[in-house]
Amino acid sequence: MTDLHPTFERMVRRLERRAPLAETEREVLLKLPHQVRKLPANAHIVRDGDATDHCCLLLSGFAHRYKLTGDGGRQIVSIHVPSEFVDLQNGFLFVADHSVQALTDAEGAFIPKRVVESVALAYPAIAMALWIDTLIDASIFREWVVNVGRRNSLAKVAHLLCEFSLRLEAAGLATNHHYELPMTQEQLADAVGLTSVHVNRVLKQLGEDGLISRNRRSIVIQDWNRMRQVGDFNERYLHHDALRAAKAA
Amino acid sequence: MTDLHPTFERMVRRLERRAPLAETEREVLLKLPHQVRKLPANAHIVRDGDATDHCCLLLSGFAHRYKLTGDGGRQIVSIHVPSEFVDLQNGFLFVADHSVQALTDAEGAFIPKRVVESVALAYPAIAMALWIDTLIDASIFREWVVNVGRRNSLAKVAHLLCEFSLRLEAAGLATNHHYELPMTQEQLADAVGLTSVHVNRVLKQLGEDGLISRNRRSIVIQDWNRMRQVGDFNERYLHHDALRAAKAA
DNA sequence: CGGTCGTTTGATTACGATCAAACGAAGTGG
DNA sequence: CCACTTCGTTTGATCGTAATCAAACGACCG
Repeated sequence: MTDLHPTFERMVRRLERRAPLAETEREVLLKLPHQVRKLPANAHIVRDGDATDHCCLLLSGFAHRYKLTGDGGRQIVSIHVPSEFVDLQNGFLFVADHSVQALTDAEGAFIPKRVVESVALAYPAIAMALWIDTLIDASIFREWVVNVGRRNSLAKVAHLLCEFSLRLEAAGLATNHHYELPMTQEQLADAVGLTSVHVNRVLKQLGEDGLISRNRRSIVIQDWNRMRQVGDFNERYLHHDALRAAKAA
Repeated sequence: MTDLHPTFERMVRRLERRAPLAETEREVLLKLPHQVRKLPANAHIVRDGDATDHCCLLLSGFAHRYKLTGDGGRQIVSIHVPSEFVDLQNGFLFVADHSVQALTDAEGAFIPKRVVESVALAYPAIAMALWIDTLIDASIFREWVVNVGRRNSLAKVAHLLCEFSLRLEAAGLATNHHYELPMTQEQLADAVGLTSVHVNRVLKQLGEDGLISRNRRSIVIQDWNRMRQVGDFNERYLHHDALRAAKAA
């Protein structure tokens, strides 16, 4: 449709880390027909209740999934970085059960659902790779259940900051646990199940304890080991090394 | 391996509700080689950190997934009823990132992971059906994030009781919102992120408000509509009618 | 019959919510 | 270029929900 966006290659590399792909399959993925669309901050990619007909690969910027409660509360259930598919989750369930929204200005590659489906049916290895990708999403959801359900406020926020650090690094958007936080404290609050006021106090506390330093949205995790401890963080759930682990077994 | 257990047919019917299967594919699923194993209450089916080599189809009884926090807290992240696969989630990620344990005495059909994988590669429609199955698991995880993150104690417990009612009915184990709760109040607490003491008070409250009646583990939801409201419950996330919705679209 | 596990109730505490207000940065228009 | 608005951050004071601590009770089991 348009020129190949470099993020497509990163996406293929990410999938390959978990499931082996043949050269043909790699080609098929790189040549997926799509339309690139600009997504201003806060634009909705999918809306709860929609019958979606496209899958969106995030090319740049950030996005988040969320659900609303009856009394107007919002819970963010995950964050997405470039090279991730943001609605394989909704894509094959016909009617979206949650919304996906751009956190920052972003770009997405929209691939017709029918194409993804026929590619998955024609190339079982691709199906497997995409399937595993959604399983990893699910693993992150599970960790988030634990985070909002059983950790105190300090641990919740620390855990989220740790997750960001690793995922942004994997996306090439952070080094040395230093990154630009792509969201407001209000959004952080909706991700960890606290209020923005309390998130602010926790961030202050983490700063005073020498675990992080920050100015505006720029975050540096000063003491990764203590931060991991405070946040009860174990990166295994991210499955960044899924294939390597399989080979070792 | 052994005689065909009737739950296999229920499993196939469940998968078909979401993705069409040809007669051959139905046959393949019914004839999956497996070993039936008795699982006494509290037996582990998968343990966090294990490199699993089998997938377990729950034939009878109940199971739950959970993760532990560093300070010994437990968070149950989902419950499973007969005819559900309890570790497709862990199965293709090589190293389990959470544990699955029998809630009650149960039976599981253990299918070698290699077989599931080769069947998925040989029959794309089966792969798609299993994939969708795991996507529905993921949808339930997301709803649980919302439940533990953004609802008050009354809504949390009411929501969980509503989910049970529909899932047990779908499994043929409840009628008219009347069912046997397969877990202790302590386990309920670990599912909704409260303490067992508080869960007890909430159950009492729900009883006093005329929303439920119970003796021992037997639950009757007396007023489904008000219960849905109190629990902020909308069954769409269960995707019990995924295929019908697709046809309507 | 004693023992264990789960349920129930009471008293007190504490963590995070809520309410309220000031401050700071970025953007807009006069 | 400065006044003004808006959005996000920060701080303070008070409140309320659920946690914690403690103990009794009831059911089931060996």
